[in-house]
Amino acid sequence: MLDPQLLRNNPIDVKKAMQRHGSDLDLDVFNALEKQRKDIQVKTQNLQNERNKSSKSIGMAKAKGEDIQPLLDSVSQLGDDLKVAEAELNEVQAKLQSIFLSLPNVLADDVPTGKDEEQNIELRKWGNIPAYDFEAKDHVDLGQALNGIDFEAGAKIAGSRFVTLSGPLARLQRALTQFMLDTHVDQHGYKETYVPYLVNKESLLGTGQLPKFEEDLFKIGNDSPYYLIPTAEVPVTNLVRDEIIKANDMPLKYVAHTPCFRSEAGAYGRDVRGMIRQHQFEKVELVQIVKASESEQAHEQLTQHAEGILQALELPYRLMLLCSGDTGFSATKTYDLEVWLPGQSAYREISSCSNFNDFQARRLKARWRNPETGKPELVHTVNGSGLAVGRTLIAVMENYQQADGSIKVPDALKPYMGHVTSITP
RNA sequence: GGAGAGAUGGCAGAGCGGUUGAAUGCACCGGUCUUGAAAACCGGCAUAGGUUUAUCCCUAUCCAGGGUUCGAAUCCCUGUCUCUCCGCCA
Repeated sequence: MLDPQLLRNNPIDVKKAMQRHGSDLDLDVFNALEKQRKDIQVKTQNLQNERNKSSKSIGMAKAKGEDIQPLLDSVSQLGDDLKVAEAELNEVQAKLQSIFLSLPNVLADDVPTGKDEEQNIELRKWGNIPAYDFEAKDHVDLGQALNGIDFEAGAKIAGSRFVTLSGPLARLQRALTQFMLDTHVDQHGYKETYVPYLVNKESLLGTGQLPKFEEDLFKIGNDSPYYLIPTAEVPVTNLVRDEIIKANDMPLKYVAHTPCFRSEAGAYGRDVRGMIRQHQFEKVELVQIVKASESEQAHEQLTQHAEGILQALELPYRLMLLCSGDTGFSATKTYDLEVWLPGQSAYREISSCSNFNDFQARRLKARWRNPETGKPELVHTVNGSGLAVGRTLIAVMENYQQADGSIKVPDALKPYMGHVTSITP
């Protein structure tokens, strides 16, 4: 959520910023609501003040043993007026609140303006694209030949966009997960966390998936529903909801491995082949909770931590700076890591690292106490995939494939694979 | 699933329906003292919103939502969560 003061003081600038982020703000509606809010709020507070004073004087009169009946008569109308005013105020504030919740974050200055992923900017490339003296297969063909990936079974058990893994490929996914967790914990200083995979509405409001993007989520139950997490960002970032963090504990760095569930409602027909886009996938997520002055640096650092995994696995990738149209709702700036997939002869997203500034923190009421002022200040949140495990599995399979259809095990993963060096049919 | 207890400031913990935003202790900040530190003593110390140049002032908030009342941290109802005991269970 944006700072309401920013919106009140610089509505025109905010409107421009919203348009850059693919949203719009109806200033006439907003200004009208704001004026209403002020009028009704002042009126309500005056009535409350009157009631409080009266009640106090009744209390004092009673204590002195005076007759309070005349005082009671004089406030008889007050209660009704106050109720009406409070109801009006609630209504206006609810409308304003829904406007605030629907506005995206203001983008960082260095985010290029653009419509979609075509306008993203490549910042750097790493690794060499492998040259094959045979025709490179994609993970679907490789996996089926190895008898380790079964889309039919996934479809039978659950439906489309589900998959089953078995044997060494299932283990390879687990090895990747372990390797990523160990690296981030042992080398990058993150704290491993285990979190719920079902969350409540408040958590999703906090990180910004709700109220706008409900159709992307799987929902369970009706009266007080649970949602399956679309990313570990939701439960992990919500660790600090309604908390005031001690200065000494900052920054907080969390890593969590979770399954992620996405309805992919808007993705009919996209990536229907293979396990690029599934309703359920594994991901290792990095989350940092930092001071405002440190979030830009943390964002760069976290991105490098994600890159470190790709480098350790020797997978070629490139780093993209997302343009305004491709940057998500809550983010102020996002880097995508795209891994090379020989089966598609294309770079595909394997990690998305974002700085949210105080946007999520304001919704979450996540603060730290600044010893210099003694006051709580909003934290900044930064997160990124480190990495999407399912897609990393694909990338390893396709980049490490051999002419005979076998897959070499990357050196970094051998300790996690019982020192097997190759997966063969 | 059954029975009971509870939820109050950063933490711990008081609080007969009436000048209680809330005692007290700890923590924290400033000061006195000290060669320095500790101790002791003095003072300060919730969050959000409105008004304001600022101070002041006003409003709301004692888990959440309703209700009773002129007035609710305090009484009533509902929900959530925590703890204890019993049962069940990976």
